[in-house]
Amino acid sequence: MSHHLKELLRNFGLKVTEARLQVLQVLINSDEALSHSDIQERMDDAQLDKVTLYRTLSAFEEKGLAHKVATEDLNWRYAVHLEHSENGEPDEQHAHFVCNKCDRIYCFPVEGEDNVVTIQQKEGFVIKEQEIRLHGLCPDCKT
Amino acid sequence: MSHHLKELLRNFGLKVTEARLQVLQVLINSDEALSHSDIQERMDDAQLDKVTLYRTLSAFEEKGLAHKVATEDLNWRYAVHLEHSENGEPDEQHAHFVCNKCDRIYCFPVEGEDNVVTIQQKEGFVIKEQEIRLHGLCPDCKT
DNA sequence: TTAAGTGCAAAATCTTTGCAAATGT
DNA sequence: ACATTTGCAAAGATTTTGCACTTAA
Repeated sequence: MSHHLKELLRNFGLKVTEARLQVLQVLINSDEALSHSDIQERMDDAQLDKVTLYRTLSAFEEKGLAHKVATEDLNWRYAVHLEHSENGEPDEQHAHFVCNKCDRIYCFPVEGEDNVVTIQQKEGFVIKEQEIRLHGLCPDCKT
Repeated sequence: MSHHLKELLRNFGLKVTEARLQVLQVLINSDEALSHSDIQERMDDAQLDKVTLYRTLSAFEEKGLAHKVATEDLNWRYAVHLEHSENGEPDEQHAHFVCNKCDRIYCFPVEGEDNVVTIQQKEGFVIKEQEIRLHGLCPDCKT
């Protein structure tokens, strides 16, 4: 399994290092996008220097291993997108659920053409990607 | 017209001050959501202290005169939403266009029920609001 | 061996807080 | 006159940069 992670890093043109393995592990174990501090908290054993974490995350992002989303609390949250492995292209449509209370982000499945929004086209704008953001309460916060 | 602005501030329970009139003027004149620094740039004549600007924007936001959106460059952008004046409730659906190049945000019209996205409901999540984000190139950047 | 990644300290940003002076009602 | 708002300075928080040391290929 650590084997799997190493291969993944190599596939994205990243050198295999301890720091990257650990951060990748944390990201993969999570079903939600994680902020810088979320990740730090989940590495309580082998603490990384925060600068290294910043750089690790940018490296993931540049190579397309992870993507980042800006949240309502003005922090980047990172999530790995393994489906991108093939061509390096991002999906054309994302759906993210943002919890109003705890600010966590979850990726939601968007399946089928029916879900494409038909916004009135505005003259002069080139639309490349649609992102749907759902705001509300996540299971942990809804009670 | 300055008359109009004063009335607007009062309607939202805000004292009328020079700083607020100016910031409101700038926001209203714009068809896109503006960041803190965007606003500063557009007030080159009568410069406000930046702390005052922060506080002015929070005041607008708290009272519901403006709403803020987190952008891909990790800055808040503010826009006035005059339609909200009536009940203070935000719209249930927003559409924002985010330019990939210059990070500007434009509000897009969403008209009619047809445009509501039908995402597969996930167990345990309470969805309160849908926001649609379109990413691409704005007229200024598309060439 | 050699280019890339890491950690520390320090700089640069960005945002918030405290408080005295100024302003609006 | 009194509560709010403003501006300045200074504190906090977050992110980036520089550079010597270490590590992966």
